[in-house]
Amino acid sequence: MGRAPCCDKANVKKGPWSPEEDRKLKEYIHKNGTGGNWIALPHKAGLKRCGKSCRLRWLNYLRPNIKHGDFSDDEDRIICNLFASIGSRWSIIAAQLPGRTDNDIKNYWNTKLKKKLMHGLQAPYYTTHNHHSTAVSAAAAAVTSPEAAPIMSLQHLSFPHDYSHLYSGGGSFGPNNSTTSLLSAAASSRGLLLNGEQQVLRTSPRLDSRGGHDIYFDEPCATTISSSVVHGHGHGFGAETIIFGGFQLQEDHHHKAEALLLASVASNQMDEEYNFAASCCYDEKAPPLLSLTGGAGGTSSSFFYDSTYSEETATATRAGAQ
DNA sequence: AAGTTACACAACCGCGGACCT
DNA sequence: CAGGTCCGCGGTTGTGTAACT
Repeated sequence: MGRAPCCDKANVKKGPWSPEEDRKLKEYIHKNGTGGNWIALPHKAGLKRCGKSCRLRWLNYLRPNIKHGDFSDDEDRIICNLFASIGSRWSIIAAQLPGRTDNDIKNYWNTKLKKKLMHGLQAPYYTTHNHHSTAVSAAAAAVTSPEAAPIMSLQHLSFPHDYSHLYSGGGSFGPNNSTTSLLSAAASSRGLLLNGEQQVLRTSPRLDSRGGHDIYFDEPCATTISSSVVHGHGHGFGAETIIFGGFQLQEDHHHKAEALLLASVASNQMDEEYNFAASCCYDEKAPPLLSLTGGAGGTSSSFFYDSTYSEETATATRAGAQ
């Protein structure tokens, strides 16, 4: 029944690896590979280590082409965007960053990047007036203070299980099963996928069964929280930084409020193909929550819009939190 | 110079799903 | 199918070291 025990816990060494242990592990794996069995590996390699420990040491440190330290701005951006989309799923994030390990990214996020973002959020991260809300950077929102989170209801969208009901509608997942492709598939199944080859202006299916907003796409344009402005349309963008798009409530001819999805695009990506995926998260009891994920040239950004947000509710929530 | 604190990162722990018998 | 282990993941802890007092 079952398999042999993992290892003799009393007889395994713990703690930092010595250069000699590193050498043994490297040599063994170079000669024989892992053999698909980490439990047996340490004994065969002459190491008094648990198989788990060997696996971790190999994957996080000894494996070829591992990069350590000095994350680039691009890497920062990718980590932020993915964290915003899928939360702390480090292995998936690491899959998008060649040479980086999940452990490395996790440590980097916990020790540096999170603080960096928090620092950047000292200025208000949302603006609003009566019929106009801007989106926030979801990565930044995900690390804001607990009292801020309920204001934007972003916690409902920060983790993948909240999207689970969207995955069932069809569409095809991308080859790496990334969250972006999951979202794209979800959005596609609802006829919401927008890319540079399609008509820019589309009317989406009605997302709020209770007669709420209709949502439609228009030319990427307008507001940002990073003080940059997107101009142009189709394939032509000009922007110096990541543009944080969002949603605008607008009045149409029938005086019905509609949400206009604004676009985002990464810097220096002019004339490159871009694509976005949008999705709506809602249930019977709550107003719709909307998200946008997209980008160009392999980058992506994620944005969220909480239709319940207003200056009044925000003020009330802040007051309640104090 | 010694002690303390903060920080970075390596390593461990525990859990859940996959897999084996 | 049940009961057990294995594997991979994310959260947490431990350790070394730089910065500060």
